[in-house]
Amino acid sequence: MFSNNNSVFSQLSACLHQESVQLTLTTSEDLIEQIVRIAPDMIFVDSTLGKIHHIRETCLLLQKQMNGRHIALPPVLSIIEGNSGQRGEVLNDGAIDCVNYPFNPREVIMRVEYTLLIVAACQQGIAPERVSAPLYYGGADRSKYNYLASQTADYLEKNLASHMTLAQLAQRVNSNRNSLSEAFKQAFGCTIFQWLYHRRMEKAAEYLSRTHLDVQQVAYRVGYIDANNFSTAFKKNSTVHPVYFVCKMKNPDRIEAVNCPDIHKKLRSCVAFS
DNA sequence: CAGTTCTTTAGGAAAGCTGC
DNA sequence: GCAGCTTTCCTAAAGAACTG
Repeated sequence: MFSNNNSVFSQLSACLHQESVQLTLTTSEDLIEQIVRIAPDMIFVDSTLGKIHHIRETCLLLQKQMNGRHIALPPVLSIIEGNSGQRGEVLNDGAIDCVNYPFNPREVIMRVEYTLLIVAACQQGIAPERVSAPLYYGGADRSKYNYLASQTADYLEKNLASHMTLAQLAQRVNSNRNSLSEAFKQAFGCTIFQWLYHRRMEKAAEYLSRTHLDVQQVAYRVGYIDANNFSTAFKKNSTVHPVYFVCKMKNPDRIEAVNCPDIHKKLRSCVAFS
């Protein structure tokens, strides 16, 4: 299933190696080995060689192999050419997400982590909505608009919890409200606040699954003043409430069904055991 | 009964869209 | 790049459900 294009994987490994991330990689073999170890069902497909149809075949095969297990998405992360327009195609074929080539280290980290998170959620029986990670500037086209958008994304990435209006944000990157909004949409295919919302939800899911922070603390860390609103936003994104998500991630045997009628009772008994 | 967490709703602020 | 209208989303508050 994996590409034999070692130069691509070596560069990907190098990107992962550049940042402090749980995956420590030196070669393409390491990359594959470690991803397989962490998420054994995850498939890494290189689509830069034009063999996109492999993803569809991979997904069909995986669905057969799942046989009886509830899994919403075949855990496939695809590598695509930055400006090739393959994104929609590979996502429609069943890939969870894709990494743009040439690689942007931050994008690679973000997308691998996001894919692993989705895999973990699926393995715990939580079936998130089919929402890909926010589009991320791949670094291939340094046009004025893309530069402005990537500069803004970098700033937002470092300040997920900050509260800024579009006008303030535009001022910070030496632009204006309309130009920035337009540039961001052209570069990422979504509005600034849609992008920000998805990044916040991904970060929140990460905090909830990897730390012992409570809902309020997580809400605050990803930029929500009110935990109630955070809970609403989280449910909109992942179909389950934060407490249920934590419960399901940490105590998968405690709850049988996602949409059980007496959810509160089950939730509390579950949390009490965690 | 107090405390916690989630749900629902209304109002207002801010962002998005569109035409110029 | 600006202005005006439309849409979206956040906040705050009240209440429900549940636990200890």
